[in-house]
Amino acid sequence: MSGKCEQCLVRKFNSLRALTKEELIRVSNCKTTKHVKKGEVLFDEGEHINGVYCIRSGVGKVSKMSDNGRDQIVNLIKHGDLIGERSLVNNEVSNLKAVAVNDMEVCFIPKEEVLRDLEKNPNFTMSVLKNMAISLKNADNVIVDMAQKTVKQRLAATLLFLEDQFAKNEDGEVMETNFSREDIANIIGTATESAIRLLSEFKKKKYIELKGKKINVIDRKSLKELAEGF
Amino acid sequence: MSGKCEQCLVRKFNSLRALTKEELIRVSNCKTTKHVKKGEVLFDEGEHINGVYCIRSGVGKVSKMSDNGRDQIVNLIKHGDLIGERSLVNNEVSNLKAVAVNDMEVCFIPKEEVLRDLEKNPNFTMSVLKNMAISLKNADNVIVDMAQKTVKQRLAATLLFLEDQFAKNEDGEVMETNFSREDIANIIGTATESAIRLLSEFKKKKYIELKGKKINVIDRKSLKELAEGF
DNA sequence: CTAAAAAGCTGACAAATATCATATTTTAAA
DNA sequence: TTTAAAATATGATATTTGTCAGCTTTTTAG
Repeated sequence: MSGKCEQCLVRKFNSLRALTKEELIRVSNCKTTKHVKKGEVLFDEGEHINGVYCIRSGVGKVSKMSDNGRDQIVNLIKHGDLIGERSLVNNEVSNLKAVAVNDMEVCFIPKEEVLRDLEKNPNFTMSVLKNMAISLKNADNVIVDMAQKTVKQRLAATLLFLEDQFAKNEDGEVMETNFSREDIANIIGTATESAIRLLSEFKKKKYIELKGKKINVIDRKSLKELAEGF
Repeated sequence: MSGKCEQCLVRKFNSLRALTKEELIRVSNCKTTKHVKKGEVLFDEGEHINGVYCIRSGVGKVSKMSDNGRDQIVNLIKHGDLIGERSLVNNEVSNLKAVAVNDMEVCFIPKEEVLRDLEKNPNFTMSVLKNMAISLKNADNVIVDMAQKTVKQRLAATLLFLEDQFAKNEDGEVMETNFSREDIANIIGTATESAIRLLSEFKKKKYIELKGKKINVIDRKSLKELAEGF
C-alpha cells in the first residue's frame, strides 16, 4: 500500500471522484499498489483482470493482436486513467493487453469493491457511464480516421496527439516517453518501415525534430493541415 | 402513437427490458412513433437528438463524415437496437448521422423520461452501461480490422456479417436490405469502385452470387478464411 | 411509358503502402 | 568495456488501392 486514495490527486481525473468519503476509504483499504517496469505486461488478452487499475504515473499502451499477428494499439493510458471497467462490467476476460511504455505506478482495486460501489452509488455509475460514452465517441472517430485518412495523415495527427497528451507529465514537466518507432506504427496501423520513412520525410520538411526517441513538433500548423487533408 | 411498449417485443432486445412495469407505461405514454422512408435522415451530425430511438423495424446506417468528405459507416441498426444514449448521457449534440437503408419504424423516447429512469432505476443504468461496454469492445475490434486487414479481407468479413445480421428480418423471413455498393464501400472504408471490383472477383471465384442489390454468400468457408488471413 | 438520373461495372493508370534486403546506430547484456 | 541484439534507417521492388474515364444497367420522376 502506498498512500491513501482520499489524498491521491489522481482520482480527481476519473470516475473515482464520484465516490463518497466512506467509499473512498474502503477502496483505499482494499487497493494494492504495483510498480510496472517499462516493457512489462500489466495484463494480457484472455486474462481475468478481476478489478480495475487506476494509473498513478507513467505511460502505457493498450493493444489487441490482429489475425495477421501484428499488435494494434487502441489506447494509450497515463496518470488519472482508469482501465478495466469494461471487462468488469461485462464480466468477461480482457480482450486487450496493456504494456508499460515508461515505468508505471498503478493501483489495483478489486472487482467486488467496484461492483459494490456501482450498485450503491448512482453518481459513480453515471460517471463511469459518461466516461464510456466519451470513449465510444473517440473510438468512432478513430474508426473514421483509420478508414478514410492516409498513413501520412494519421501519422501527422498522432504526432500532434502525442505532443498534446504525452509531452509533459502530471507535474507539467517535460516527459521522456519511450514510444518506439514500432509503437508509433502500431498506433497508426502501418508497417514500421513506413512510419520511419514518413518521420524522415517530416523531419526533412522541418515539421519535426528527431532526437533519439524524442520527437519534437516544430511546425504544428503544417502537421495540422496535413492531418485534416489540405 | 402505435401500440404500447408493454406489449412490444422489440424492447426485449435492449436495455428497456430492465424497466419496471410503471416505468414502461410512462415511456409508452410519452413516446412517439415515426416512419422513416428509405434514404431519409433520422438524425444528422450536430443535431440535438433530445432522446433515444428504439428501432421497431427496418434497417439503418449510422455514419460520420470524414475530413475528406466521405461518409464512414460506423454502425448498422435494426429492430431492437437503441440509439442516441451516448449523446444523451453526455448531453452533447450528435456526432453521427443516421439514415434509413430500408423503410423504418422507430419510437422516440424523450430525454427527460430516459434520464429519469437512469436516475431512479439502477438496473436500467447498469443495462445501458453493459451495452455500452459491448459497443466499445466491438469498436476496438473494428479499429484493429481497419488498421490491419486489407480491403479484400474487410469486404469478406463484412459480407459474412451482413449475411448473419441482416439477411433475415425480425420474423426470420428473408429480408431485402438495400445496401448499395457505395454503402458497402463506406462500411469497409474504401472507394466504391474498389468494392465493386472485389465483389466481381468474389463472384468469379464463386464465393458469392450477385442478384441486383442482393448478395448471397455461397462459400462461407472461403470467405471466412480470407477474412482471417489465410 | 419514357427520359433523365443514379447506380453499377470495367479498364487504364497513378499513388500509396508493404515487403524484403541491407546498412547503421543505439541499447542491453555479459 | 566489449559484444550481441535490437532498433532505426534507407533503397529497391511488388502489391494494393485510389482516381479518372467511359460504358451499361437500373431506378426514378414526370
